[in-house]
Amino acid sequence: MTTRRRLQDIYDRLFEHFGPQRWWPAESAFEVMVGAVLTQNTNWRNVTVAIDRLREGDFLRFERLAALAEAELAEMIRPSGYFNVKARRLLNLLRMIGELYDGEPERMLTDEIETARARLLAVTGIGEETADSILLYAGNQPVFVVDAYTYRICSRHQLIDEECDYRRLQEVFMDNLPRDAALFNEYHALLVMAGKHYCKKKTPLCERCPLWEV
DNA sequence: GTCCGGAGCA
DNA sequence: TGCTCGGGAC
Repeated sequence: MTTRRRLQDIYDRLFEHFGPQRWWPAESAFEVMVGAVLTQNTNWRNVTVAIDRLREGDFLRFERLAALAEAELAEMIRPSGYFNVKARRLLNLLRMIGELYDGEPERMLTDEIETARARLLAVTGIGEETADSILLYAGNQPVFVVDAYTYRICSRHQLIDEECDYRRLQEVFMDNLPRDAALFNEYHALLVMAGKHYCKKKTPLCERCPLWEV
C-alpha cells in the first residue's frame, strides 16, 4: 500500500470515528496566535482558563496585549503553566509583529508562507510546531502541523523511523496529500484526538483504536 | 504520581 | 542529549 493511500485511510478512519473537529476554537486569528503559545506542552483545558481571563480584560487584541508589562501578563496567564516563560514569549512575538508588520497580525498571516515562517521561528519561544500552528490555524495557510502525537502515531504505525526530524515528517504529509488548508486543519486535530484517547504514551489502547490494524 | 496542541539552554 | 519551566486534571 502506498503512503498516499495509507494517509488517506488513516484520515478516513479518524474522521469516521471522531467526526469534524472544527479547530481552532477561537474568536479571532489573534486569539489563535495567543493560544498557540499558551498551549505549548500544556493541556488545552488549562489554556482556556488563561484565554478567558485575557478576554475578560479585553487583552485579546494586539495593542492591548502589547501594552501589558511582562509580570502583569504572567499573572493573568498563570493557569496555563510556564507562565513566566510564556509571558516573555508572547511579548517577543508581539514585538516582532510590531517591528516587521506594523503591529498588524493580519499582515503577517497574509505574507509569503516561508517568509512568515522564518520570521516566526526567529522569535525566541516560537518553535516549528507553534509557528506552523499559527500559519495554519490563524492564517489558514496550507501548512501541516507536526506534534508529539503525530510522531507517536506515525512511529507506532511504522510510517517513519526514530530519527525523523520535524521537516521530514511534515513532508510525508504535505507530499502525499492535497495541499488543502481545510484538510490539514482537520487532519492534525484528528491526530490529536487519536493520541489523546487511544495512542496514549504509556498505555495505548490499540485494540479499541480506530486505527487498529492500519 | 503522570501527562499535557513545546522550546531554549548548557 | 538532559534539564527547566508549572498549573490543573485524572
